[in-house]
Amino acid sequence: MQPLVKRGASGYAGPMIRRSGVTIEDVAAAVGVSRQTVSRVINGSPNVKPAVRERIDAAIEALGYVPNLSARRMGGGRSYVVLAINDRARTIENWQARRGNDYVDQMLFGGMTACEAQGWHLVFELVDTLAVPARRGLANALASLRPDGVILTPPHCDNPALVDLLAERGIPCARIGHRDGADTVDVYMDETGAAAAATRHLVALGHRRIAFIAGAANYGGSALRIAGYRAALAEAGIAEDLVGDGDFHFETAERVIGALLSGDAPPTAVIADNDEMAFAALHMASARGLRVPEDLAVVSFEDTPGVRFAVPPLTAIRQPVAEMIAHACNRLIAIVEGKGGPGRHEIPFELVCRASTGRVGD
Amino acid sequence: MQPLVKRGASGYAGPMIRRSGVTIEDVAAAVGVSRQTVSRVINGSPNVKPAVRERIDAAIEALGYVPNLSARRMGGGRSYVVLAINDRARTIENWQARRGNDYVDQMLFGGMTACEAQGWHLVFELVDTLAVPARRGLANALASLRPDGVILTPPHCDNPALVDLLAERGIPCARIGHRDGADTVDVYMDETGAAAAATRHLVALGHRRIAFIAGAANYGGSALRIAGYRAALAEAGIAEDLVGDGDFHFETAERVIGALLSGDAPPTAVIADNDEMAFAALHMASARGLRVPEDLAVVSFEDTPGVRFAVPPLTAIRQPVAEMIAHACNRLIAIVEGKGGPGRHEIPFELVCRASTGRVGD
DNA sequence: AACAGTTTTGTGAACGATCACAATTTGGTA
DNA sequence: TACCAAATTGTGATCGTTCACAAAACTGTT
Repeated sequence: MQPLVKRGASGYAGPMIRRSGVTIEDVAAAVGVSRQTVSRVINGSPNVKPAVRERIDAAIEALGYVPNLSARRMGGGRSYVVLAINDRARTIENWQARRGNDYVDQMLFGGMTACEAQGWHLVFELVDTLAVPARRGLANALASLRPDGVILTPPHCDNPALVDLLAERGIPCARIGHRDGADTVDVYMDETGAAAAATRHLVALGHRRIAFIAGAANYGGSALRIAGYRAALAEAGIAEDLVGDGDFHFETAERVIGALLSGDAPPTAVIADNDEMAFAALHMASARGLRVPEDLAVVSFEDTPGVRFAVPPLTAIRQPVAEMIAHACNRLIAIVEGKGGPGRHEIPFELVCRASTGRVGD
Repeated sequence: MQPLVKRGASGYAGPMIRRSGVTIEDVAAAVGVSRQTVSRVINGSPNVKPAVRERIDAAIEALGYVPNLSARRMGGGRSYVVLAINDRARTIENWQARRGNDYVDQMLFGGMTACEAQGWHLVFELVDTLAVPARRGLANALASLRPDGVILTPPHCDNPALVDLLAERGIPCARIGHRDGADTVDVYMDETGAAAAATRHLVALGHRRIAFIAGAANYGGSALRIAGYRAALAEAGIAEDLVGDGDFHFETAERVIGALLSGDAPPTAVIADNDEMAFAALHMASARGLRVPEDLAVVSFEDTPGVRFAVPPLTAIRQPVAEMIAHACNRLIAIVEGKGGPGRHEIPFELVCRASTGRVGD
């Protein structure tokens, strides 16, 4: 193989180690056109003769040319980077508690797949929660990476300091779990409808005393879900609701569920606001000698991988995180390319029925 | 707020929209030094007068200057990017099977934390498995992103085409789960020792008939674990081993474990090569009316978040994925900075004892 | 055949940093 | 005080691409 050497443009006479691989100039030289014409082909400009375009495409293929992202950025064009912001404190906390983070896995899968399909890249960054450090952290990431679009996940999606900063800089922004859509791309799922669907599923199975274990009073999603749960109860003519206050964690949920089961009229079914609390329901049932689903049916919100292997496997509302992130990436890329703007996008949820509510199988 | 305008260096007279925020020139102008002196401060060059350095640091802080990564790369310096390669087929398969991927979550956490602590960035890319597309995919990613270091995860870590490509380009490379260390940074855990520890734990609890459900015959890790399991059995004077051939999945594992339990001398303990197969053991025990851990003890290899919530919670060998990736990032960054080179690094595993082997609690 | 308008192609400047090298300042010694 | 070496600072070139603008090559119409 021939060594990668190249002469500089200046008077410098010696051989120069080429710092990188094939450049746009190499392609241009191979075809006998200017670099700008090659650039036009790469960027899909319409004003290139078909015959020339073909020869350039062939040369790109033959030489294995791939544009240098940094140079493209420097040239004043796009960065072809979508930046996804996660909360630092929450990420580290989850980690230290060995709680895992299926959300991140789904983000990576959904976002990366969507971005790479269009030749883009997804980069993650951790940013602190509090307003001032958050703004600072995002500003640093923007300065350093110069992304063309930014995805804000909870809780950052509700932080006006970040949304404003992006608006000032003119960087399109997508918010996951936010449902406004005035100035940003808001991608969310129908929390209310999902809770209603879970409730209706239990009603259809004959349950009348259905409890809902909420994750957090101040978490918007929980409130919407409670509303859906209540609406479905009302629909079925069930007057009494049974809402327990949890905190998304196992221990509290165990206590709350235990209290409900010890009450005057214990529930025959429980909807938990996330998987960890649903597992608490299984443990509690086991501790009280209750059979699942015969004595207590359990439905969860989240559907992390482990619920398939619970004894019994859990019926759950699947949060379409990967789909939401993929959609957000696609919308952001479209905006950068001049098609489309801000808006609301509801991604469908899925009620996955498994044995914990009576259906056998899966 | 004053509009971000700037004049070009040429004869162009009109105001120019500044494409980005604060630049190194702004800092230099504010302090009254040249851009190169500011660059020296940013990059920790020793030859800057302390007084000047202080004034520059203050200006950087005051202006909120953060270097533009693309420009740094173009300047001929580093990219400050570590690229982590994952297998595309495996990632998509895991996704479609709704199997989740705690590995990715751990990579992201461990790698990002390590990188950002040193002002670096971690970028993920999916690359196909087969040798030719894999080389091509990596070459594209290298051309596009120009990372300063690359992390190969299984199965790419064992692909010589990729290792060679990186060697040709002079890009330092870390391999996770590989244990050679001659030319690359190899970071792995002691699979043999972990399997031995799991086995000894069961022996200490009085078990003599201990089965090992292997994941895959052609997977290097499984072979090492079987060796550790056998060594620990020999150590305890147990002649007969019980190795079942699984495929890391639930259904096969159920069948294999069922066959072992129906044998002449059924095991009283099972070590599964991953969590999914350990869950199969739990299900099988439940189906046969066996109590865990009294009639059948279960140990798993992997320790994904869900195992804490199994009934009963699973004792498991925790794979230190986050720590391995963090270590890989740190070693790669060190190499780029001229300190250190290739080598082997064993990251300690952990045996997390939970109720599935008899210990109460957790 | 000449013209105007459109399509296609090419050229120099710019992006924001680092590198290589040159110029200047500083400090110690004769 | 003068001089040399070391420490500190500055200048022009460069990386690979796109932008803005100019030039050239095609159209179709008169």
